Amino acid sequence: MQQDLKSKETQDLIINKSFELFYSQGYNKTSIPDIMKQTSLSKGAFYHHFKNKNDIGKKVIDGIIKNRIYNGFINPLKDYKNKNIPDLILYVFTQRIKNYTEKEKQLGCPANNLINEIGCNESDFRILLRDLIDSWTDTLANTIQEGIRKKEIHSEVNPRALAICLIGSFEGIRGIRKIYDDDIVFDNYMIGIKTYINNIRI
Amino acid sequence: MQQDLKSKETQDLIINKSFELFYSQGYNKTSIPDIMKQTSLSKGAFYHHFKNKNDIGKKVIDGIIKNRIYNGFINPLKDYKNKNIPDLILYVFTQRIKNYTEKEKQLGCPANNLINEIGCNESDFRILLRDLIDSWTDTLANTIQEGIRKKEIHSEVNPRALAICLIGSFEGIRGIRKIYDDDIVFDNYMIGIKTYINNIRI
DNA sequence: ACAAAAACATGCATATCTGTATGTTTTATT
DNA sequence: AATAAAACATACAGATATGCATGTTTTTGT
Repeated sequence: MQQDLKSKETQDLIINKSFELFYSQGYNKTSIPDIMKQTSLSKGAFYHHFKNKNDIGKKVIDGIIKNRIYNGFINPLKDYKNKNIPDLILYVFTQRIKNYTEKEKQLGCPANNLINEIGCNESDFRILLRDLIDSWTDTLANTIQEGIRKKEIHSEVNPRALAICLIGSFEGIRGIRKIYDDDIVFDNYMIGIKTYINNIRI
Repeated sequence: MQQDLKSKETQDLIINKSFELFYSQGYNKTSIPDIMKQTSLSKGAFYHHFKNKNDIGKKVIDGIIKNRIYNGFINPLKDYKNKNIPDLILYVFTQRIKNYTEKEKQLGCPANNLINEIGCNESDFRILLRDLIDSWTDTLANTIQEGIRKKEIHSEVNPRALAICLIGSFEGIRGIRKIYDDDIVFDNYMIGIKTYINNIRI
């Protein structure tokens, strides 16, 4: 029993350090020795707990990146009772940006980084990342649909179209921000989506 | 004189093959032997013409990626005389997508891929990519401003905000498309920005 | 307390990368 | 035609990667 705990602890350590390195320097740039230097464990420990780099990659997506998106973006959208939907959407997409640390501004979105670095090459990652974006799109479209039902959003709005546009613009902007040193891009983005949301609001 | 031509031809060959590999498998995944296998030249030839991988990276951005963005997105926006500006913008951002090859759909945008893979790490690339996005934003904002002047776009619209939102959403969507096998994401995106543009149109 | 298994370390075989040093061939100059 | 320089090839040194095989230590079940 205690062994299971120790094993899980070690695996979590390796997954966390892997995430940090994938996030800060990219997946392909990161080697297994790189990761294990951060854990102060040996390479033997890595290959005892994981099959190979692809394996740890999948576990980073499923164990960390997924949770970040759920906590930050998907779950808050599900909690729409007694709330004005356009306000909620605007809040979710802007409040997060306002609270990003300097590191998060520089490094962008971990999911989007992975999508763009290896989205088309690693089939396993594709599936996991696609499921994640699907869940996000479904939830957001559902919230928008609810806004239409409550007559807070114009009925001509296509929920899935709006959903993917919001997600796409958010991810795109987080990428573009990576090459700048100031927040002008974020500020202008927030002005832009405010205009968009206000224009579809009833 | 003939030597200069030969030299330029070889350099162009190396730059083109490098672009193909960076585009299809990523910058970090691509090695110099990888590139030279494609050219059927030796590694000696590479190091004769280029300093190192960073050097070829910069030349790929400046010699190929930049031109693609200019030809596809920046220059068409400059040609707005006798055109309805909202229509022109919509056209530029949707027509390209409709004409993408299967490969371009799978691999996304070369500039966005680079931004997300190494935008925050390679300082030289950052500057080049930032200049490119700056030019794009400036040109688009200018076109939008012209639309406001011609009373085709509501005067409350913030040109730079709209510009970065359009660019961001476009790049974000091209990234997201990479993890899908169909065009639903693109189709929904086109519906979404049409709604946006039509809502700011006079 | 002891055997078995899990957790982890070490070492090695193999491959590959970068970058340079040193060749050979082609082109340009006089 | 001969010399110099550029274009390109070959060879090598040093670093680093992956992944396995084989150790050692710790934990677990009996």
